[in-house]
Amino acid sequence: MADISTRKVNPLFLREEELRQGIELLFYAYRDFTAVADQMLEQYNFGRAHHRVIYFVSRNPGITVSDLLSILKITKQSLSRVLGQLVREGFIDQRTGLQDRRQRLLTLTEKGEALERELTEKQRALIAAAYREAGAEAVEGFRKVMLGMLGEEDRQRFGDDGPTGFRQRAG
Amino acid sequence: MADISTRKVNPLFLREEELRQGIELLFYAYRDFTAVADQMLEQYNFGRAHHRVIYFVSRNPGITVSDLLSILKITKQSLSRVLGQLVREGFIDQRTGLQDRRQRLLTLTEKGEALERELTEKQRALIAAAYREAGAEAVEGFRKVMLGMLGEEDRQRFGDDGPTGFRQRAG
DNA sequence: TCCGTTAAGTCAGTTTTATTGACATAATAA
DNA sequence: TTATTATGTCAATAAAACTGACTTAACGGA
Repeated sequence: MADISTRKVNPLFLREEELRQGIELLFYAYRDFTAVADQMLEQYNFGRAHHRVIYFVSRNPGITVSDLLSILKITKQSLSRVLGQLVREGFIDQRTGLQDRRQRLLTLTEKGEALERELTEKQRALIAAAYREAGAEAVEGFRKVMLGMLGEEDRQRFGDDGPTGFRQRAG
Repeated sequence: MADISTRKVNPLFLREEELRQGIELLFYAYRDFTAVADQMLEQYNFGRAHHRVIYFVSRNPGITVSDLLSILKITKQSLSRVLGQLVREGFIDQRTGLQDRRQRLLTLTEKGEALERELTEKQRALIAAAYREAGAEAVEGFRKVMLGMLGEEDRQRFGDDGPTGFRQRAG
């Protein structure tokens, strides 16, 4: 399985170069990818953190605060600042959980949905253009490689238990 | 070329889902990808910015400050803090340009090279594992899609004028 | 019912990483 | 000579995270 790295024939220069290109592709793509939404966020006086919260609440309606934290991997205090703003300004609703009333289930308001669409629009367009140019086969390869870089935990979210495996719907 | 978006047949649900998965793959992969180096950076009291500077100087020995700025897309003042530290602590050398003596050409010292290898090692391993799992064909697809997301400017760096198109070597 | 644990939130202080704006120096190039 | 460029610096500020300590309310098992 991993014998390649132990071959006598040596892990050639091209392989090293290939890997470095991979590193850089990831850097550049992510940089540009976030940049297209940043412009729009400024108009609302929001930052990337707000975008991520809006995005993942959109993807997982009814998600709990702790599940959101485990996606974002930031502290409760960091989330609090951002989430508090979004709730106060009417982009996100909090409902008390029915089974467990300690939980605050998060959903986007209509206003929040509208902002989410606006924010993700350019990112979708960027990816859509890249997918279209590259073709279906390349897209399959892209997904394979990207999935391979994720930990088991994250990889499961791309399985068959819903978009990210955190969705709750119920409330 | 772009007629797809204007089709009457409507841009189906699956397409939307596919794009959203792309967005998330990029988010998770980048998050994990940076995390593996962050651990090590802490030991040196450095942050991601230091890593990026070390990385791109390593890739482009003799790069000028302004070219480095145009890769990183941060302000001169932000770079200054990080670069100054790296120079003072002996990871990066500055030489005055020969043709243009206003320029400061940046190269890694041996100490800097060592740190670079150490830092990038885990990232390379992560990508290598993903490449190996996914197979050569998938890797080609990955590269196609990622390149498609870059602006023309960045895309050229992956052409045939050296690794990133900024390398200078001379000094 | 009592009690330890969990989910969520808050207060206070700090750190990292970036920003804008203004300005300085030296070298290049028209 | 003079405008421009490459680099660097001072000062103030902002964004987004952090640590640590603590509170409130609800759950759940003994």
